Amino acid sequence: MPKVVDHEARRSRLVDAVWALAVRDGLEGVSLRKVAAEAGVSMGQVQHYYPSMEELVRDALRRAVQAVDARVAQTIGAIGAATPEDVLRTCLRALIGLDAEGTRLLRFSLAVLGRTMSDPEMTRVLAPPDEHLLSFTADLIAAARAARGNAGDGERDDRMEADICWTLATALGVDVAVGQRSAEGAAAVLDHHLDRLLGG
Amino acid sequence: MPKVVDHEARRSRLVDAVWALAVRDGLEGVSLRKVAAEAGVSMGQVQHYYPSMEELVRDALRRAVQAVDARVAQTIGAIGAATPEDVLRTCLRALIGLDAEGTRLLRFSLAVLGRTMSDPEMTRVLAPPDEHLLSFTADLIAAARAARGNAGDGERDDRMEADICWTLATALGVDVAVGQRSAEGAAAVLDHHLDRLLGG
DNA sequence: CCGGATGCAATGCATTCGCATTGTAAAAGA
DNA sequence: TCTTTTACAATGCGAATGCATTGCATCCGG
Repeated sequence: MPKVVDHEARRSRLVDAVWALAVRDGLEGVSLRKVAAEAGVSMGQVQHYYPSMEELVRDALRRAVQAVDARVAQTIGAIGAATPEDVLRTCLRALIGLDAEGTRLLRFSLAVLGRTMSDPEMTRVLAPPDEHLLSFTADLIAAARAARGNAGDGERDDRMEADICWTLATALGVDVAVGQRSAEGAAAVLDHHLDRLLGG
Repeated sequence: MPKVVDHEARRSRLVDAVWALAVRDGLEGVSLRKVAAEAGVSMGQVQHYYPSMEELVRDALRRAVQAVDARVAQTIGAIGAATPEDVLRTCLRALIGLDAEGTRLLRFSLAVLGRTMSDPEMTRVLAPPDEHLLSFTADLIAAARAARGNAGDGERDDRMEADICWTLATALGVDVAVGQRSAEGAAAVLDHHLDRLLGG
């Protein structure tokens, strides 16, 4: 059998290099040679793990989305016991309060989106909030409204409000990531929306 | 003096070619030679009007944003006399009801944004709604609320709601442009938001 | 201990790129 | 008519790219 190495570590390292290069020079500045140099390995190794440039970028995107999701999930998990409204606010704020690394990942995802909009297989990775998350959020909204003594307008209503919340929060997060909005300003906008949504 | 030609027509034609190529093959597939071929002219002409690739893309972006704005403005101007609520709905819907050409332009703008997020001079073109538009929208919201018999919560409130409206509408428009949302679905979301905003 | 499978390094190759350079045809003043 | 300026057209060049190929070192089952 062959030499035994940590394949996961190798791939992770290469993908890290892709992220760094893409954020620094733009996605156009990512080449096999530069990735190899940035990761401090030979170009042969890059080719060994990723037979083509496309697969390298594809995996880099997969891992970036995954990492962002993990950060959001971690933020949510760290709340513990709290009111539904607190949970809701924290969930949505997670997207606009990303740290430097999270911002890098979001920027990278944006760059890939811009490059491969015509590729349906790629855009599937950048899918909008899934059914599960929307239902979860809708329940939060209903509970938070109830806690404030406001009656909701039904399940369909809550689901659509949840959709609006995530769409807005994502857009605000993107604005922050590209520097067109301050984190504080985005948070204020989000808070305002939630205040009105939950009944003032 | 020299040969007399329609410079504007030349540039417009070249920029059109850039849009077509970028939407078809992605921004990475845009090269001086391909632009020349797509426009049906020689490569020398491209160089004559745009000394570098960067300037070509920059002008293409400028014109794309300008064209999208013009379409929105045209939609707004075509309303004529109507209730403030109608005007408001029409304005915001303009972003998600773009025709095929408008969608192409929006896609192109997205691609450029993804490529040059680190370039502040480029991102300035893709600026969020300006002060004037926000004030105009805030007034519309206040008027529409009044027409429904609801009192607003003050000017600051209206401005922030206007901000939210444009942010949401833009995000929905992007979702539609990249194919992650149907135009009807986006319109329904927007209508729902406006219904709740203006008081139900 | 050894043969084959594996992980990688190095290099070569055809293509494509942006841009510079050079040449030329046309048209408005002189 | 001659000159000068403009608007291209054509070609060339060095650099960079993705990918294929080749060679070698390593390590484990037999």
